[in-house]
Amino acid sequence: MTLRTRRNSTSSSLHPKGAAPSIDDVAAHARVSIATVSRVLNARGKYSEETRQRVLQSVRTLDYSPSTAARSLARGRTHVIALVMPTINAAFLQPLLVAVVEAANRAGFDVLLTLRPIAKNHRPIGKHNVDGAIIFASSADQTEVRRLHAAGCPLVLMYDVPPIDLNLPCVLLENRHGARQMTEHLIKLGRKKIAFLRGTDGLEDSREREGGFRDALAAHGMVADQELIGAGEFNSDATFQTVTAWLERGLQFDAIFASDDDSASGALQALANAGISVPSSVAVVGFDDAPFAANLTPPLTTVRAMTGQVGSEAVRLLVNLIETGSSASQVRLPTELVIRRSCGSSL
Amino acid sequence: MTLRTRRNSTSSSLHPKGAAPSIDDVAAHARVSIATVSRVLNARGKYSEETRQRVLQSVRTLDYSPSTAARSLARGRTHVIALVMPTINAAFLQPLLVAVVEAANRAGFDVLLTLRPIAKNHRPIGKHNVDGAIIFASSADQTEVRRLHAAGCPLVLMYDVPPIDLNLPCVLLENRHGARQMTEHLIKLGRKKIAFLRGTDGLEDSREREGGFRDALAAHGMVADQELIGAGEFNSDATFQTVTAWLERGLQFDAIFASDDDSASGALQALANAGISVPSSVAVVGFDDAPFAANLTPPLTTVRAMTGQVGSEAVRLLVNLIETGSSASQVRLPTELVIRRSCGSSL
DNA sequence: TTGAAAGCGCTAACAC
DNA sequence: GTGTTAGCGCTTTCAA
Repeated sequence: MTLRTRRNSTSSSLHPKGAAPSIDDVAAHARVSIATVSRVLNARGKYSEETRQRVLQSVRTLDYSPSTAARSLARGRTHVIALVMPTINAAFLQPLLVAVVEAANRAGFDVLLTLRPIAKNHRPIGKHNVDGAIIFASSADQTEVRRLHAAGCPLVLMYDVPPIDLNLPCVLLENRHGARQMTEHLIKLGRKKIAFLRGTDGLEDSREREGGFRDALAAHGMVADQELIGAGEFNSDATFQTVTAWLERGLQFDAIFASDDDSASGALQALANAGISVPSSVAVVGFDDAPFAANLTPPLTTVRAMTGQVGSEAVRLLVNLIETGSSASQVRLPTELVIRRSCGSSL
Repeated sequence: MTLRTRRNSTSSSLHPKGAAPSIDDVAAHARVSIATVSRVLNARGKYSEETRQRVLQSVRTLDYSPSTAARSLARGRTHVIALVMPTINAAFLQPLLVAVVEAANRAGFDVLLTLRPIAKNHRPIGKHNVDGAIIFASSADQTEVRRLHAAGCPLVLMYDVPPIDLNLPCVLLENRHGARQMTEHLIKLGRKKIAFLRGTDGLEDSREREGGFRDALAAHGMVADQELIGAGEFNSDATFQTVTAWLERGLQFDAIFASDDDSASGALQALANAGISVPSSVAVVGFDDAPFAANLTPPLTTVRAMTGQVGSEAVRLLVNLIETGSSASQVRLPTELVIRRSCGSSL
């Protein structure tokens, strides 16, 4: 016979302000052991249907919900993944974030949002804190990635390749192909002098998109005019400056391929400012198909990047890694041209 | 004398794949008890400087980081707050989110991101899971808010007032004042027929902004034309439709006040589509000063809402509530006119 | 100033 | 099918 419950369940079941019911309360209320409550709640092991009903009923009446802390401690799993993002306002981050959270929730994981750079994270990402982490390109530095990986924390990269010696799963875009297609579309439309606005230095997306741009030119016997390869930084202010400067210097061009939609919007603005009409004088195209792209004036032709899928794929890879210990090493998501008005039709 | 450590610290300190060091390992390594390690790490109680150094050194060599699960369980606090957001793509959510996470981290809390609606949350927000929650207007329904509150979960609302009988702290904007000022600015500029694009039904922000708009008209002896009060839904597609319909019906107006910047962008597009020039024929203004507002064509005049501050205030209130059990009941953040080009200058 | 030990609320191995 | 119990890795009295 049970000598006594581990906790004074009389006072507990009274719910003295702030004391949430524990598994002991449920057990007492349902007149079973805590082991049985645990079994029912986790659908593990054996129990009679009648017991199940009683337990579930007690759970409902007490409005019991298990302590995740206790659960994590006992199971050695937190069912939380960290999402490490940069502190920037790029428009495509919102859909990405939504996709990650939804996919994670579907897979039974909560998402801890971490922003970098941060002075010092209150609680470092590490084993026993989260079950794994998804890292957005360049939001964590190599040192930290290595540390986490060395500590055995399952990691997945988004929009970036891992250091060659590291073999982390990552999800990427078909940047090169998309950029090449987009450039060829401009060429087909009759544009002869295409300017290019680079992305942020050091990012895989930047490299690959520029690569695709150059591929297309080369394939058509054109060469990139170095003067017309400008700073973009994935950011509208930077491109506004760049394009404005080009205009002031009197450079000639009939199209601008911006590395992302944010930069495209800055270019659009610089052009509008100078009274240059888009697309009749200059075509402008972007990359991503961010939420606002269709709302620009004129609506922006761009390369759709399936941002949401990047997020859900990352979650899939990570969950796989957590659950099975291994995972596909790289997935590349397709891109697709979205033709709107900013590129015009044939000249 | 200690009979034996609770765990085979020999194997532990070898870091057998995946076994993170525990407090026992640190204690063994530093030749002190786990109690002392705990004291040093939490800067609680007494210990000699020499002991402190030894412990800290062991922590470093073992790359130890405490298990949050164990800590939470022992302390009864998780140091995690939930952020409940809607699954929408409003542009101002991004800065809001960043602000919340940064403020929370500064205060020593991690942020669990929860999106609504969600089929069924894997782990319900509730006591012992998070220390409190910040709820974005309308992202959680009243039933859930009441349940959480009844369960003793500290709650703060953003952009919404609590049900009258509930007394939850909330952070709001000076919507009414801001909208009134904006409207008066349009009137001063000589606009006579000002259309209004409503926000989403049922939201406090919608009500208050419309209120401010009407206040201004009334103060100037003007009346709102019911035909020119249209659906906005805080969303560019809706306003695109609304404005397009107005145009097709031949309604006359010389200004549009959109309830937020997203809706303003839809209005801008509808106008551009119809070949109506902004601001010379129709002025367009918005609310929020979302990141893209300055990049629209023409740059959007709007009411700056200090979105980031809403987030950090919400965190401040919540942390206060968690720590002291009570908190200011309502804070209203000021707004400010941002005059750009979409409203034109005097007619 | 330090150590021993009793929880915190669960899960899971083992006994019945 | 159900109960007992030993942890999970911490914090925190209470002794020493």
